[in-house]
Amino acid sequence: MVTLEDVARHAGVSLATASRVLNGSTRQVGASLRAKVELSASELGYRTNVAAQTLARGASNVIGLVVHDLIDPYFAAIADGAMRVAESQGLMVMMGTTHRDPSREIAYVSTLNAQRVRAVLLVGSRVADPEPTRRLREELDRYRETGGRVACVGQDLLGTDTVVPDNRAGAAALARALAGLGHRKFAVLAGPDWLLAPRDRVAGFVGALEELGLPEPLVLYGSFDREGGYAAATQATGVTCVFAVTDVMAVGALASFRDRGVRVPEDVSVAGFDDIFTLRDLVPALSTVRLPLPQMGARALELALDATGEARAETVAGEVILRESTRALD
Amino acid sequence: MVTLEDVARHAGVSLATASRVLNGSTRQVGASLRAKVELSASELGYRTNVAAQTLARGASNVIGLVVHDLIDPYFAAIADGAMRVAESQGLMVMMGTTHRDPSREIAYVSTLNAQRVRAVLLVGSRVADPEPTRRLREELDRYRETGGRVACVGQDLLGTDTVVPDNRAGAAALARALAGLGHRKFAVLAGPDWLLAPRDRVAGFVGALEELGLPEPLVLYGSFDREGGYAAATQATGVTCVFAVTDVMAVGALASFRDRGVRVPEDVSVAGFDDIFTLRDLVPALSTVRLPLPQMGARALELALDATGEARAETVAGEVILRESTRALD
DNA sequence: CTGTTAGCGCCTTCAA
DNA sequence: TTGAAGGCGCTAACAG
Repeated sequence: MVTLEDVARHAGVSLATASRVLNGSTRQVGASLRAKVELSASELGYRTNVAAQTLARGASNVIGLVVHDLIDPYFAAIADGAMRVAESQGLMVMMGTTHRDPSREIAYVSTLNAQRVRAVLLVGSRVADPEPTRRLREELDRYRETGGRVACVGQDLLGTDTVVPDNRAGAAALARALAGLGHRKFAVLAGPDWLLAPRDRVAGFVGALEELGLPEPLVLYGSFDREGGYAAATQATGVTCVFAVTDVMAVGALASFRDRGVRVPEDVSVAGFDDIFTLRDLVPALSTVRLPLPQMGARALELALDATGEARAETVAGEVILRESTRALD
Repeated sequence: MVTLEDVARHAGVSLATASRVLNGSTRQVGASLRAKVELSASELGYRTNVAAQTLARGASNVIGLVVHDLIDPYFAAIADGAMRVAESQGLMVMMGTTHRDPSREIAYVSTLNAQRVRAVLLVGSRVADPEPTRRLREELDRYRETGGRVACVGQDLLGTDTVVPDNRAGAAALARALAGLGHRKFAVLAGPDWLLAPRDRVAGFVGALEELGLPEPLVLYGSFDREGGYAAATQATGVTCVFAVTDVMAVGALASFRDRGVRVPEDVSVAGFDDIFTLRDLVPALSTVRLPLPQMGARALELALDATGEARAETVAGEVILRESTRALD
């Protein structure tokens, strides 16, 4: 293993000089020595030992990114946005997937703290249970006490910089749009009650219907994935319109209706939430509430990186997009 | 920042003892001292400094994962498989996305080498141009000289352990299956010619048709994404069946046909390759060649981790799956 | 079982 | 501009 010292010796300069030319110090080094060092480094095949550098500097060039599930296009899109920012800043990304287990999220924060990463990004809905949230917050506090920066995409519950999708308002706007199409009898395919994002979306949707003086929708619970949407949709009878709290669940609902010969939108309208990328290829195209996913990930990392004193929460509005899966009632 | 020394002092033991209890040594420590150390560590909020640990041990607990594009379900699925293995082994994952730029791939290997990661996984098609491949190989050699482990998912061109999807055979089998449906006039939506995976798939498909004594297909080139498939499909006229070299391109082709009022499979049959997860929700369901994506990622990491002397190449067969997007000709 | 003591490779004052 | 030297926090002999 070639070390800086080897390079310095080979080039006939001091360790300090070699360090200055190879590892971006602001200090100046004479042209001839600089050339010597660079030549030696390349001849010897020197590669910086980042661990040593991190130890000596007390700061790393890595950020941590924790998402629920990489396969889910929602998280992939957000992660992609964040990674582009990281790349542009010369930062490496350490990624963890929790598969929606809050304790894994806490464990990752602890590990990333041990890695002394520059910043941690937590992407995904918080949970309703205050206990894991409290423990996560403790872990984050410990990290921040020693200079760690944190940002979230989701609910603003951790005292960190947060990019907050406006789930309530988005769902409410969608409800009004669907009501505007003439729908009166709705079903809501809700995610698990212990996740906050689906809760907010349900609340926003139900609240808006109430304000409009429409009957309460049928609320059906299911897991927060395609299968959950599929299962819940089988019970969505006697309604003209179904709102699934995520596109992924809506996709499951579409499959369910398809398998049972229920036509969308002729027999029932369906809408989702998020506007994940893969949606454009569904038939019928799915109505949804569009969230600027990559930008949200990018913005969250920017917030984390540009440290200010107090935590900022930036709300992101969702835009209702009506496509073919919803139709106006006669 | 709390260090091991702080903990040791607080617990009234030596640095070595504290290290032994907190950072998984095989050495034994008496129960009472062990308890003291653990208590002190938790009271003080101690977090291992992984950089220091890595430096002292000369080995890290991180692996590198380099993919072309996270948004692409193909890579997301493979990455997911690899990450599950990493998690199960207590390894963190440092991830990089190249967006199909070979030079970025080389740069990532260099960076991951500097990070002294335990292993590097390179996922994605190699390129036809031997020059970047040679440079990448050089960079990999440098990494391996100092104990780095490497594995690839793709073509076996780098002298590493490799999980090789059998693109030729899979495409050939698909060609035979489609010919068995009565098709004679084919178009192939080929990816860019400089990527090897699409090349092999085209070659396998064309070769099989030739063996069957069928006319040469119309080969249309396009970019290796949805848009490429869309664009190429607009020129696929006068054929009864279209083979897109990836599902993602096939999805683009479906969109193209849909937009132009060409019915699938009534007017034209369409097939893809990979069997990405999102395929199940397309209408019509897409015929394809199934690859066990997550298992491929998982297996590649296993290969990299369990170091043997020589490089192994494991071929993965694709399974032809005929669904609704292809129909038998009368 | 426990403590002492060299490093691991690099950065960064401080002097020259 | 260049060099000398003391850490950064932890591990792993080695000694007791």
